[in-house]
Amino acid sequence: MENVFEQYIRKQSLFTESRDVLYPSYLPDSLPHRENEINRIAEILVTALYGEKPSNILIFGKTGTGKTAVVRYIGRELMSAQKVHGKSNVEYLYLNCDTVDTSYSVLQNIGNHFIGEWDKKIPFTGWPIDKIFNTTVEYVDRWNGVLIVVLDEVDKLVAKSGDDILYKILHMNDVMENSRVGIVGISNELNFTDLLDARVKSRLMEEKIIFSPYNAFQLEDILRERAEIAIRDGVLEDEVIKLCAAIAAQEHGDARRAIDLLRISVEIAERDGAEKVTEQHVKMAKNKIELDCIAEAIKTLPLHSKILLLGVILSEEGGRDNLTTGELYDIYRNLCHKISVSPLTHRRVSDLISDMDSLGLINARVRSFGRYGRTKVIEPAIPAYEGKKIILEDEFLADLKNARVANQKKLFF
DNA sequence: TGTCCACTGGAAGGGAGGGCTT
DNA sequence: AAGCCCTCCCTTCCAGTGGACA
Repeated sequence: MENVFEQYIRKQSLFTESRDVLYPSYLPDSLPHRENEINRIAEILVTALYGEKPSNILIFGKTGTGKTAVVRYIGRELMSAQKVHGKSNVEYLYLNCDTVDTSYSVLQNIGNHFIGEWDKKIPFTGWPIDKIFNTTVEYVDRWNGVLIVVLDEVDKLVAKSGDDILYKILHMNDVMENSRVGIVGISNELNFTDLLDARVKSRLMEEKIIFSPYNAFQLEDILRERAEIAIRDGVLEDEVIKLCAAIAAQEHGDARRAIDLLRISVEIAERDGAEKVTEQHVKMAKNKIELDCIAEAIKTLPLHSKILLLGVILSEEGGRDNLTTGELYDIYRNLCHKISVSPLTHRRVSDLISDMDSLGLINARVRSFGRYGRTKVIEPAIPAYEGKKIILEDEFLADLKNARVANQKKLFF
């Protein structure tokens, strides 16, 4: 009998060897339809090569409009220009505030980037803020150059930790003698500057650049360029790229989404043993992406949020509508009781509900019932069957497999 | 028009878990 | 070991609120 892998090895892949081009993390040599933005930013940052602090820049745009790609692209170009023309030290430090989301960790990352051979490494927690600030200033100043700090998703940082950190980075320039720091902030939210102190705002917004969403034609160009490199000739049916672009354009012109869609369509076709990628594969890919997103979001939820989400789903399965916070809390307490977990307080649960709302797992609208109070009305935003299945994969919750919620206000389990 | 319900969401603070300094 | 400081998760307290109802 032949080896089980033979049948797959024999078959020629639909991808070329450069499949990684179809991952959003890949940074291409050119970014179509972003030439203006690139030139604008380059024009501003070029002063760094002369050893002077460039203006701070704030970049706005929805997800998948190429903000991060452009900024990384500029970083690569800047560093290679510096090797040829640079009259002084230039460093380009990219931080994603999704993970680096406190004043402490931002300063820690900057400081440790310039750590000398004999210096003490700044620990990820433990030091008082002013100490970490002074240490970071010392390291950066000693290095003697122009630092450009890119704060991707800076709106998240500010929402979570306030604008103190931005003030601190700006303030570094007042206390350093040799080095300079410029900020490039990237935000999904246009109105995030409302959260900023007026002084911080004006200094941070010296330059403001808005990335508008790609339209379907632009997405097509992007996809075509990448498909040419990553997918073998003649594999894509004519309409495939158009459809991927159209779907992504509907979802506010998200290029990342378009690229994922194309790659997964080809993967599905390949697994099917098809010779060509068809519209049908794209539709299957669209479903798969949606489900994967949901599954990932649910799996990473904390235990109590999972219980709450299960409560929302069970409630809907039980045929109940207009589920309120108070009712959900009762259901939740019963579920907790069933698996011997002590329930959180009402207040905390209210926050967890809001969190899941912003994750898009549930819809929670504040609604007033007049005399009967004001509360959130909650419904699941995900398919019940799949959602439940994923939640019950958690071993702590296995005992809730048969839990039910009646459509009357009375509960039975 | 005022009342009152069932919350919402801000503020403050506790304490566990991480780390450093002395 | 004791004393700090940090973040994260959570509780406690409470002022504020939209709109049906009397």
